[in-house]
Amino acid sequence: MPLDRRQRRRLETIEEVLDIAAEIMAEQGVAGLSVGEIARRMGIRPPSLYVYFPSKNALYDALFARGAELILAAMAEQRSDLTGSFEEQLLASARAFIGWCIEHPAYSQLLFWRPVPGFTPTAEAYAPAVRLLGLTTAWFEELQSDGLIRADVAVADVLRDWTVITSGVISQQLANAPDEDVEAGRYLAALPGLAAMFAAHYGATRPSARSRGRARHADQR
Amino acid sequence: MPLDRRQRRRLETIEEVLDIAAEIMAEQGVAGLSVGEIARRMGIRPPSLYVYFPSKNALYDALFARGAELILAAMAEQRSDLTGSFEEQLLASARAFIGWCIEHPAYSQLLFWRPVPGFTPTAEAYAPAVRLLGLTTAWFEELQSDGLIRADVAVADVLRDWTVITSGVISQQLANAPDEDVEAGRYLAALPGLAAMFAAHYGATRPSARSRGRARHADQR
DNA sequence: GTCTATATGACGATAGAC
DNA sequence: GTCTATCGTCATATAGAC
Repeated sequence: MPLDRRQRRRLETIEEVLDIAAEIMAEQGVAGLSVGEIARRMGIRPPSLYVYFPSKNALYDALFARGAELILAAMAEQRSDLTGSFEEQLLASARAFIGWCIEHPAYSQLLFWRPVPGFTPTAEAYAPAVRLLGLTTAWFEELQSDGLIRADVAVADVLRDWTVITSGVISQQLANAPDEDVEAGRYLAALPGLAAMFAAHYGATRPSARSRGRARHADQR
Repeated sequence: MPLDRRQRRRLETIEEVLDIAAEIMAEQGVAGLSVGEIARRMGIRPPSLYVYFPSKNALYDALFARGAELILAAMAEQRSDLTGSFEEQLLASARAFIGWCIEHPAYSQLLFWRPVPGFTPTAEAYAPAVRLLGLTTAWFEELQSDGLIRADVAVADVLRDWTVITSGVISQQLANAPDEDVEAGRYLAALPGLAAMFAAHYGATRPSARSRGRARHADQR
């Protein structure tokens, strides 16, 4: 069923509200978002916004969903390009992820910390994040089948440890040097060393017995 | 110069304000702290608090200083007890640190994230955090002198990588499972594996040439 | 010196007129 | 769908009681 003019217009307004809200969050921080400021920048009165969002938390929820979709899209796009050793793939993937977070610090705070008292994302808003976790799990499972990850470790543990490391880089970078860009990022600079350490620990040194014959170049050093 | 009755009474009141403020932060989150709520629980009017703190941010600053002092004290206390291999010392130290953070999530948010728009800690409030970093640096330097850390790596890099890992555990634990205690903490459970990985990468396998003859039991496996 | 009384302007949110 | 009017709460400021 096609959307009529009114529905389309409504969706456009909602997008505009979210654009401006994201802009304010980027300037003032997640908790600095104010309904009045959104209305001011849109040239309308605050109560008019309640036609589109029943509460400020509903607005945060929509922003959470949007951020999760954006990062899911960014990661899904480069997933197919991942080649090379375990270490190379880890590094490329984490660089994309952390790079996005550094470029979108406000979204990152909303997605990965809990800065708004009383706000918890709904299941719908969380869905893209779950899909991203699923994608990453599938990727690690494939790496193990291909013999790039040791066969004697649980994928869930490898994934948990890797997310700890990436979220540590993000957390340190955003908290201690929020104004550094991707090139300057002093904690992002730790990533190659950490990826090497991680690959040395969890990477397989030869194709495993379960390899399906399409293993990429494993780190054989 | 001893404090007279008035000054002592004033300091007691300030301590009471901070106690209650920390209590509210623990219940409502960092951003959920309200001056009015503090006054309500103390049985006074909000403006009275401005005798002790010139602004809400000054209050956050005092809380930041207090949290930093608390964690510095917790870490300094157990530092002298650290013995054993590099891996064992890493694990014991990080467990103490992360355990404190899990038990004091509100202080941790204030100390390690940036949840309050417009608030940046003053240099005085930051001082204990700097001292803690200094303590940890000295500890790592000692470990290197004792031959437990490879002689060919910079202590600053080892320290940066280790803080990335510990802050990753804290970040994941507080964001994804804030209600789990220290025993249940599913991300804290990743710590032994991560410490083993880290020690295998940066730990020395034999006492270095620079050992001062008081090396502890190095991991010789 | 310490607190109260009172006021200001911003906030999130609601009701109802048009 | 947007407005005005309004509510209660918030941080904050000032004046003055005791």
